[in-house]
Amino acid sequence: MPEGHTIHRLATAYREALADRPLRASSPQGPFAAQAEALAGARLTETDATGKHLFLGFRRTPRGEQRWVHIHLGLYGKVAFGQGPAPAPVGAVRLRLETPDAYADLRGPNTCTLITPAEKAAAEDRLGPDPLRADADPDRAWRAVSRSRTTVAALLMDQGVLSGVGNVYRAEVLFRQGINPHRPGRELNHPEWQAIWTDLVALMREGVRLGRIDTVRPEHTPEAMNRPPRVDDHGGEVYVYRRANQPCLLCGTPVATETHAARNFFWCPTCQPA
DNA sequence: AGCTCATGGCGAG
DNA sequence: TCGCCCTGAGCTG
Repeated sequence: MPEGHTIHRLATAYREALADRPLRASSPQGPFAAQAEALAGARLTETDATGKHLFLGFRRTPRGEQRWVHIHLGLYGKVAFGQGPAPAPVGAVRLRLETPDAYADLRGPNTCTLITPAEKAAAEDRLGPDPLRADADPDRAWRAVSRSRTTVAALLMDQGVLSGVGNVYRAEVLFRQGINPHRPGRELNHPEWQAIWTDLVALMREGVRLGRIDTVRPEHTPEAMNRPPRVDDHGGEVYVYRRANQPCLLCGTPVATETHAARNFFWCPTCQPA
C-alpha cells in the first residue's frame, strides 16, 4: 500500500527494529543474494525516505564506508516485521534483515539494489520536492507546474515534479481543493497551488501518523453526517477515490472516473467544475 | 484453478 | 500508449 506516507513509516520502522546492532542480511529466495552477502558484518546506521524511495544506510565500522540499499516497493512491495528469531522464510523474500530478536522481510519490491552515496544523491536528484520532508521546496514544483500544459492530475503523479503523491492522495487533494483534474498546470494560479501543497503536507503527515489514508474532514465523517462508513480495503475514509458512480458525499452527483496512463482517477464534476 | 485488479514505474516503439 | 515486472486478495466457476 505504498504512497509516500508508507515509505516514511517504513524508514522509522526499520530504524527502530534493527538499527545499530549486529545483523544478518540474506535474500532467501531472491536475486539479491550476492548483494546481501556484501552487507555481511555491516550495521544499519540510518534510514532515509524521499517520495516513494526508501534508503537503508549501512556501515561496517562507525567511520567506515557507507552503502545504501535502495528500495522502491512499486505497486505490490511489502515489508513484514516480526519479533524474535526469524522463522523459515515464507514465499519469495527479497531481503531479510534480522537480529536475534527482530526481523524484517521485504517482498515484491520494484527495486532493491545496493548503491553508493553518490548513486543515492543521483536518485534523489531525479525527484521533485516531497511534502513529507522538512527540506522540501514547494516553489520548485510550482515552477514546473506553472509552465506545463499537462493536466494537474498527471503533474501530481509525476515524481519528478513532486514526490510521494500517489493515486489516492492525487484524487483526494484535488477534491478537497475543488480543482478539476483536467486543468492544465499553467492555468492554476499560485494560491491554488499553495493550497494543494499545504493540504498535501497536512494529509500526508496524518497518513504517516495513522498508517492509512484518511482524507474526510471532521464535519463529513460517517458520525457527523449520520451515514454508513465507507468500507474499502485500502482502509481509510475518502471522498472520491474508487467511488466511481457512487454519489458525492457533499452534493450527491455521481463520482466520475477516467483512465489515464493505466491509472484510474476519480472526481466530482459538480464540486470540481471544469 | 483461473481471472482481474491494485495506493508504481520503466523502457520500447 | 502499451507491455511488462513484482505479489496477493477477491472474485468466478
